[in-house]
Amino acid sequence: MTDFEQDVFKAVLAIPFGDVRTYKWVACRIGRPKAYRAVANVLAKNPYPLLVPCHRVVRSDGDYGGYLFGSRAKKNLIKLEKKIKDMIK
DNA sequence: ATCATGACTAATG
DNA sequence: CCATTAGCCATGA
Repeated sequence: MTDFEQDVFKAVLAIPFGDVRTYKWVACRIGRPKAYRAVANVLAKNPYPLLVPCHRVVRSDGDYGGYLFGSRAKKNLIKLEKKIKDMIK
């Protein structure tokens, strides 16, 4: 695994439950504001599917972006997490 | 070193 | 939602 991937996962893992961040946000987080595309690339190949909350990473334009199981599932997961979050609160 | 490939971004229809 | 245009970057061939 490359250093870049490590940084990406580290950033994604840091996203709190029920919260969402953009690819751009992750890119900035790892100190490469312009590598948002490469970030998406990493998640696309995601060596650890399901170990990383990649569903919490969405597009900057408000769209949900892609997902291993389809953007629909991604949307549902995000909604579900928010729901659970409110349920506890 | 060059080229193609994306779960991207921003702007425009 | 779709499509295009241009810019962007790590990765693998």
